[in-house]
Amino acid sequence: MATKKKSSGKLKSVRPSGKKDDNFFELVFEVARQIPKGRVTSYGAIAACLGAKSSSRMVGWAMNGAGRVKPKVPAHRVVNRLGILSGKHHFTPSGMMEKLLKKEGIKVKNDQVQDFKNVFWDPAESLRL
DNA sequence: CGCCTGACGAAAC
DNA sequence: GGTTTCGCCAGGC
Repeated sequence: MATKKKSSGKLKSVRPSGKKDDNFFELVFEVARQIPKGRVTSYGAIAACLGAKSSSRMVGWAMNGAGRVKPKVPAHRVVNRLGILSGKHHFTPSGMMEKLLKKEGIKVKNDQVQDFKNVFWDPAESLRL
């Protein structure tokens, strides 16, 4: 076998529309799906629940595919640790995230979740990992 | 193959 | 207490 490997570029990609065996990504999606209505959680909380609290960024990246996996992942229920809708710019339209949250009973003001700690849902506690 | 970017987080300043 | 930097890992160019 000697140096086979890819010459230039990885043939991995995010696998658009279908297939998603990425363990880490899948875990993030699964946890996100468990978020009860009217509740929100943070990227770091999910990451910590998975044992990768330092990789909170990867959680955000994982959410990048949230809208393309099935069943759909309520990424709008995931905000940053400050309760700010950090990912609203990735939704279409951008205000949909806030709209969905309000519709579920979550108060949002100025792109920020009000009473955040009150609606905060900790996967580590609910899932008891 | 290296550099930069990125939906975070915590620490340093 | 706001701003900046590092860490973390993956992917795009």
